[in-house]
Amino acid sequence: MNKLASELRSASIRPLGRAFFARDPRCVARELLGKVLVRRSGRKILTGRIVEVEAYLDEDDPAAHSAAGRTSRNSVLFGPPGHAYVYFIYGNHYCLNVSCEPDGRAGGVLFRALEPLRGIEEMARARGIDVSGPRDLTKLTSGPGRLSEAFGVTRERDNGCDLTSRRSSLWIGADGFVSKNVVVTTRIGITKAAEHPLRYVLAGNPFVSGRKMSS
DNA sequence: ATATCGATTATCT
DNA sequence: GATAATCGATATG
Repeated sequence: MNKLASELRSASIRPLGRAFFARDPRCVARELLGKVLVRRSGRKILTGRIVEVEAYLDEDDPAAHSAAGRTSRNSVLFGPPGHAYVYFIYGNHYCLNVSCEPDGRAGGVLFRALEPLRGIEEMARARGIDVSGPRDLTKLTSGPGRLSEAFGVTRERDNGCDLTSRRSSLWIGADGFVSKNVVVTTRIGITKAAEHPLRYVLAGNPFVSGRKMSS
């Protein structure tokens, strides 16, 4: 795999438009599977295929950060679609979401796992993982905190970033990959409204986190 | 293989 | 003062 091939492949990733995100987060979540998250900082480019996401709804979803109304933390969710909502959790981890639905509605999608595509050495460095020996890449980007660390996502750097623009340091695109085997399960790690089927995964993909089937 | 637990802090009650 | 959309380490079957 030479450098030119990588350059050409990244050039063929097309950003998703604003309209893609201006919809019900359940539709956005399902269709985000198979798309590509791109981090560009200077000449370095990281990419990963989205293999696991969760939808958080504007209404009737006590698990959503927007459930109690707009605050300074969650205000991006209430703004225009296609922007990064990044929050800090458990004193340790950042989690990346994209705002959905038109301005004023607070649906969102949480990125839970990626399949690393390009920039694996850089991701491993960011994660503090040795990837020189026998390669187990599953700990690189399988989990919301892990993928954020691998891509250098922080609230300070990325909250509010426009994910629909190729000029952004962080954006989402399509490369022609067609996802198969989409499975819906209950969401992970929440205590409220835990029974709703709002987690979307590419079944069988080794980079999906946690358990893989609905109960 | 699953279970439990500590880390560490922004945010909200 | 309690909790949290998590992770990694350690303990136990």
